[in-house]
Amino acid sequence: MTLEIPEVVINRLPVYARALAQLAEAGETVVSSQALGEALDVTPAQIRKDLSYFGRFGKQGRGYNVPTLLAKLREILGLDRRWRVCIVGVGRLGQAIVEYGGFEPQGFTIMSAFDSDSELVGTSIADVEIRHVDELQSYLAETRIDIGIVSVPGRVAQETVDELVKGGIRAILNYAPITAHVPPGVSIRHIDPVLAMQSMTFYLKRPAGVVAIRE
Amino acid sequence: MTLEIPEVVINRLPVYARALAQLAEAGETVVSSQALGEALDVTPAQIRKDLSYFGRFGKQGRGYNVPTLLAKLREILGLDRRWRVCIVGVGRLGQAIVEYGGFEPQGFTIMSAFDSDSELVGTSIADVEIRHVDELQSYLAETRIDIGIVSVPGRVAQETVDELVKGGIRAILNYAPITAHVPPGVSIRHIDPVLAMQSMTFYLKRPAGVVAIRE
DNA sequence: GCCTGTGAAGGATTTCACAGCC
DNA sequence: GGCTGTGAAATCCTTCACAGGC
Repeated sequence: MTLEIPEVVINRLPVYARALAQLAEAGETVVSSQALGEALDVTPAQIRKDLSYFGRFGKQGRGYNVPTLLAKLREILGLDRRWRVCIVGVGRLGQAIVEYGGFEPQGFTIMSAFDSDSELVGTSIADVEIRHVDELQSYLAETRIDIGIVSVPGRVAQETVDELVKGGIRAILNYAPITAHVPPGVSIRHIDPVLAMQSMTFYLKRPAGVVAIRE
Repeated sequence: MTLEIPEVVINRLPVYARALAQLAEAGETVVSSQALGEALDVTPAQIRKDLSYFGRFGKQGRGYNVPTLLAKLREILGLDRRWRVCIVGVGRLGQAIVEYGGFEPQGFTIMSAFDSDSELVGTSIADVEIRHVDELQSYLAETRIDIGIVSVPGRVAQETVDELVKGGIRAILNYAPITAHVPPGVSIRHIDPVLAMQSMTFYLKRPAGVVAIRE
């Protein structure tokens, strides 16, 4: 019996893991799908179904053991080890990403940065050395990197993605304002705060609480 | 005949608009759903169906007029005017958001910033004056603000969201690493690059190209 | 001949509801 | 009594396929 796990399910697991980590920190030892669902605005059935793709982690009548379930999720997601990241594009945005300290404590280490501006090459940001993009292939050939972050201007973002893929990278976080393409077997996630805002203005235009209606 | 427009559709419209803007910039005047779909990794039928919720914008045998469709989408999304934004939390992340120049050219003006650190209050970042969060309610009462950005530590993020909602804000962009709750009629979008990475590591664990399988 | 707009079909995801167990 | 795990039902979303118009 072979079943594929829907991508939507995979995308929710980190959200569950984050909430469980917060519960663990607060000293909670058990949680029901009901309680977790309320914290996350998700139905309890959704949580149970999602988890059931991977095994049976709960106890009837009790709920889930927080540290155990968290450890399980971390293992499933591959968060029980460190991942090595490089970033291409160290303009204003790229610098902010490197300086943003949020990746390191979650197991993602920014190993190196690349830019095409030779003024920047040789300097460092937050202890990360900046290299020239021309060296990207040779660098990737000799250094294991798992994930690439793209923060170059949109105009050169697709070719940057292509370079990373060519160098063997199979996971890319794209901050550039384009829909970049990757071949099968490579994951990509797009982060664009402007798009997020633009989908909210649709609802802002309408009176509060009224959902889009058309006659 | 009344029909609701699915939120997934609304979320794709800004992506279409962005691509159309790029086509317009490149001087293209017409585009088919086929061509647009290839650029965006979306099926042509999806694009046509999405647009059909709002009207009939294409010409059979030709496709869509790029500037016209772009203008239509901008109107539908409310991007044909400027929106006023405030940000709460001006730590490292908040500063980067204010200094990031990507919102202004898209019609989003950061009018003001708030923080609880009195060291910061009174100073400015990129011409945006920083005020004390205690003044948030009175400020919102006298100044029209449409969208709030939350970039405070996770621990105080929900209360910050509550404050914004109390002040009448109906659209919130949340950068804090929690799932924040809002009442009906208020939109919220969560941006968390760590979650995006964590969903990719699931696939990294497995051999390239092979999707999750379970016996 | 090409391409849109759209009902209808198909597929995917979510929710229900309950047996089973603590 | 409370809560999980899960088939079945319901809902939601995507894709098909073709009539109609350029």
